[in-house]
Amino acid sequence: MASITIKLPDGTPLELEEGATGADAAAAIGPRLAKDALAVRVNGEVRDLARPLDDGESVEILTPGRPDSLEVLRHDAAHVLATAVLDLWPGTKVSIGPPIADGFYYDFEFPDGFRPSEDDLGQIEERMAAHVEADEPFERSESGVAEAIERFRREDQPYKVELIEDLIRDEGTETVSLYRNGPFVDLCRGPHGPSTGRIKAFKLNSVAGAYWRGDENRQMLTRIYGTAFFSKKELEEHLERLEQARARDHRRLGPQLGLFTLLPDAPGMPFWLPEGTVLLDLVAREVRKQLVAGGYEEIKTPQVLDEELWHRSGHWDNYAENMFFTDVEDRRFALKPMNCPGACLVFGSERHSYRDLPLRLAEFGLVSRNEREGVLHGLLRVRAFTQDDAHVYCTLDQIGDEVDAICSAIDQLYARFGFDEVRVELSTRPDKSIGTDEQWERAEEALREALERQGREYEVSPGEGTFYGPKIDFHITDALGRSWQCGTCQIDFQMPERFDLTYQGEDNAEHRPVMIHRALLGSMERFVGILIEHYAGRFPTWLAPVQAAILPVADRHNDYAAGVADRLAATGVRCRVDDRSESVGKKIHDAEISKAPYMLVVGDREESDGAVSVRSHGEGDLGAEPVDEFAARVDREVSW
RNA sequence: GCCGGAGUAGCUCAGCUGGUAGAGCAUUCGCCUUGUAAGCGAAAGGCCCCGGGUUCGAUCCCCGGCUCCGGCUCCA
Repeated sequence: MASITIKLPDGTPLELEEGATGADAAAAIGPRLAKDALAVRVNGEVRDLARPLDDGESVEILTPGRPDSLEVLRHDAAHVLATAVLDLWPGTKVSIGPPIADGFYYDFEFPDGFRPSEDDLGQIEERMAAHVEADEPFERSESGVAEAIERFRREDQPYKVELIEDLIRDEGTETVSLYRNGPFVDLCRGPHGPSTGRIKAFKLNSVAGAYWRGDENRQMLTRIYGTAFFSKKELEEHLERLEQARARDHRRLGPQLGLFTLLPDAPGMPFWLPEGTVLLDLVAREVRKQLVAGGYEEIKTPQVLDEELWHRSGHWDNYAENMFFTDVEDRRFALKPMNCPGACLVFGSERHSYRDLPLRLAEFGLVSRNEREGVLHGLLRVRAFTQDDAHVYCTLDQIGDEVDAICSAIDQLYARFGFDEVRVELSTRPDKSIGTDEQWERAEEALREALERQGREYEVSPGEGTFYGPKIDFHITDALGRSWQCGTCQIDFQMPERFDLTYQGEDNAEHRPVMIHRALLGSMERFVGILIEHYAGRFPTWLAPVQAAILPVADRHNDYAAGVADRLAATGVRCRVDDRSESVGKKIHDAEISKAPYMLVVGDREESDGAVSVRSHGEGDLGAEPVDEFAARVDREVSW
């Protein structure tokens, strides 16, 4: 009998009979593995257990907990979802159902214009549970494309037909794979687990509209989102995480902590409350430290500029639909959606020498963009926000040093806010672009060299640059592991051209400067939104709008409390006295909820000792200490 | 913009497919003068999102609008 030899992940060879499958391999290794096995990775590609292995292949048995096994399980769950939906609403047209980051979805077109709501998820889950209970095997088969099209035509599944037709056209596909589980047969690349019984824990989360192929001109389908895990425990932990994320939601915490509020009177434009304004200012101060260190000068340019300017800058052609316009007497103006044209006007308003370069103009510029209403989201997607923007005018040769400086400013600034994990992405020339090949090459090279010089890891996104130049984007990862794009650094040859910006060179001739657009945090308001969620509203002492809540035990201690507040304020501690006629317990309760880092209880004992009793948010009672000592404690914690 | 859901006191929400409304917190006013996570009592607070329609009668049902929430290329 012929045999084959495969290689296991630890390098050991395993001899199997010819035609042996992944399942056979698992069984040959051990019964426990055979039972746990879900799929198999062959030379890096995940496959069904039932497919035969070939001689010499590297084989890894995928079990729960291994990378990619969860994707297989969730893909299985998506099929079971479709099975359940077809049970309940025969005639439903199915489209696609992939696994995604936190679960899976499946997009359907329900018959007769019916659209299920979230109330219907329960009965779908029940049907799914029945199929899981029945432990139906996933069976793979192959079919010629003509036959497959015929099949899905017969079943009145036009989306599947379209998918196959596209595969034929785009990839020259001749055979497609089909997967059966119970009564349901789906066009599917796979892979799948052995049977539906493996889906031990699943839940349907929500229903939403989604366009067929993401194209808003095409049919709107109904998407059902769900998630699945190998165990009930993992599912519960996942739901717990979602709950935590909800509790951290800046849209909930913002108004609750008195930071900002969102009102229907100005959709997408937050109102900043006193403590939120303090927070914004503290963030701006950190940015300004970087401006000073980096040799930037700060400017302010107008909010509203003549429409003509936007024609000149190219925004009117490329950005008009996102701009707000306003008529004043006979002139048409636009609210600025970006700060760069203003900065260019400043640069162009006087003659410059090569000795001035690099000229670094920073602006905390409030920009207004008419975002489509449906995409507005708290502070994260708004219609008006402040960019910590800057434009550096320099020579081609100076780009490298400037980029280096910008990168290190970003590192320092992010570290200050507790974001140590920074992901860097280099985006190169898109198909549609302006400028010469040489300019692009030099700019991309300058960015690449700067990143290499710093020994940074970075991803390249080919063709994702702006139309005027390549860029580097900086992404941070928050406490819940979510990624946010914040900083950006873009090389621009075009704007100086359009605004005819020049400097006088050493050779006495006029030269064109290069312009670098750069933002460290991006949107100040959005960054504060990210901070709120990152810290769950429990800001570190240096960033807390109120660092110490002073809590008099009884009304007779209010004067002493006010005195303490004055002394602390004089040393720079931000504090607030709670002089209501409430019990200490109540005041502590409220202060804890406001998440102030320190509470200072003052009563008879403290008054006679010139002290405060310190309670820390989180740590509890720390005992009494003199007022100056507490001020020193805060100072120690805040200084850097 | 599109699909689904929601809109009731300042906030969080109850309110039987029809008879013009309730709780907790917050607010104000009393009382209490408090020692490390909610003291007691009272009052005040409502165009039940807006506009139409159905009805003897609409917070509730129907239509339109506004605002908010979840989504809308992670592609067999």
